Amino acid sequence: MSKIKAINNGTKKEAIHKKAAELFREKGFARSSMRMLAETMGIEAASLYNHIGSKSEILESICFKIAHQFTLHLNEVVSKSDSAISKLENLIRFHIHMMMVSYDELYVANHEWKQLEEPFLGEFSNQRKVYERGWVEIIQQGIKNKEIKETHPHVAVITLLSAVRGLEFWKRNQKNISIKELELNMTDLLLNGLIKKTIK
Amino acid sequence: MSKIKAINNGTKKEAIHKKAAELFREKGFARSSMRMLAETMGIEAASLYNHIGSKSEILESICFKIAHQFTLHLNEVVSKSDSAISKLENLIRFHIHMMMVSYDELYVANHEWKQLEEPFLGEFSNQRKVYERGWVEIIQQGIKNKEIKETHPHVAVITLLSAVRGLEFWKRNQKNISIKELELNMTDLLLNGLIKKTIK
DNA sequence: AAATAAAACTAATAAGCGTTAGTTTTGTGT
DNA sequence: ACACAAAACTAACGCTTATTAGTTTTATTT
Repeated sequence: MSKIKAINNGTKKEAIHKKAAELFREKGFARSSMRMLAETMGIEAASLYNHIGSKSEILESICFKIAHQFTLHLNEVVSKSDSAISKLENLIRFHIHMMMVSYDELYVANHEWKQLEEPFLGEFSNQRKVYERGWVEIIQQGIKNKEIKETHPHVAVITLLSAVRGLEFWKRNQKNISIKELELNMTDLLLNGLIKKTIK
Repeated sequence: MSKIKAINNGTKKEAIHKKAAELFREKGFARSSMRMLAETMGIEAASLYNHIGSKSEILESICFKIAHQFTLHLNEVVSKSDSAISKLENLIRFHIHMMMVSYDELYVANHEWKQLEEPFLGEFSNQRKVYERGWVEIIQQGIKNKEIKETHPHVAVITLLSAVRGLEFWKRNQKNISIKELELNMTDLLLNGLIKKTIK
């Protein structure tokens, strides 16, 4: 029956993608072989091809699934009528959230997207640029509204995006710090800075 | 004569390392072949081995040369009797400086160090941890001195270090912004935050 | 001009890669 | 019990990889 087939294919394929994300994060895409991946699934390498198309197809799926989620969330945030600062806070919190629930996939998308082949490389790179531009526009809006200090929007965006990418290390080292604490510390640090303000 | 030989070997070896850093940054270590590297040098792949020991030896040299420079500078900063804030500023500026003068090598060290083999992988990872601990201690000192707000030192360090790593993008995109401007924007952003303070 | 050593070359090796073809096992619906 | 299809298997393919061995060219010193 075709229905059952579809369901089985789907779940098995997803299981492979999940394991692949783990493997790619650990070893890197280029150093992960289909034989390694097969071993973690308990089957032979050739058997993988009953479920997936190719090695690069897996990377494509991982990268674009992540990109899609961030793009969706950005559009949602942009369409709201919040202040620029609360929009940024919303975005930062979403990055933290994603790092919690899709660590492997997000890590792989961040580190291995350069190994995509055309036309996927160009498409992904473009989506990234569009995403960054969304952040830039929010900051520009915030500067206009006098919420945000006069600063170079691009530098600010790069700084913020890079900072949230650093959450990888937190996950890696498994520090004894809760998510709530992490969110509070990081957003405060980025929005208010490190220096202690003397109360006037 | 042995003297001339040493000099020639040295410079040629360095030239190979330089080209390798460029190639590894562009393509990634795993996707860079010795044949590609040889082609950029205008010789055959096998001829490289008259000057270098192995492919991984090149990666090791690049990574540890960078790590050594950061470690040296940290020790220098720590031994000074400046305030915690100016120590941090000093460190941040050094990262910016390094990104300018050793872009390829720094990029490779940041992105490809995981492809080192033991025992180099462990050694590098350890040096990284020691470096991070240095930052943490400065921040702890700053909190004690009431220079820095009460915050989780590890989160702060991760945020700062990740942010300066984001300078890669600046170099990559070659935005029309000067180094001076960049340094000012970024240090201000990290130390004072994004939010405009109302003057009381 | 002869000697010497550095550095290039050609050719080959063994290992690992992603992937395909063809075949057999496994499990479910009739 | 039979049929059918999903999903495993074995075996092999062509290709690329880093690296080595052995040889020849190039350039410098005596």
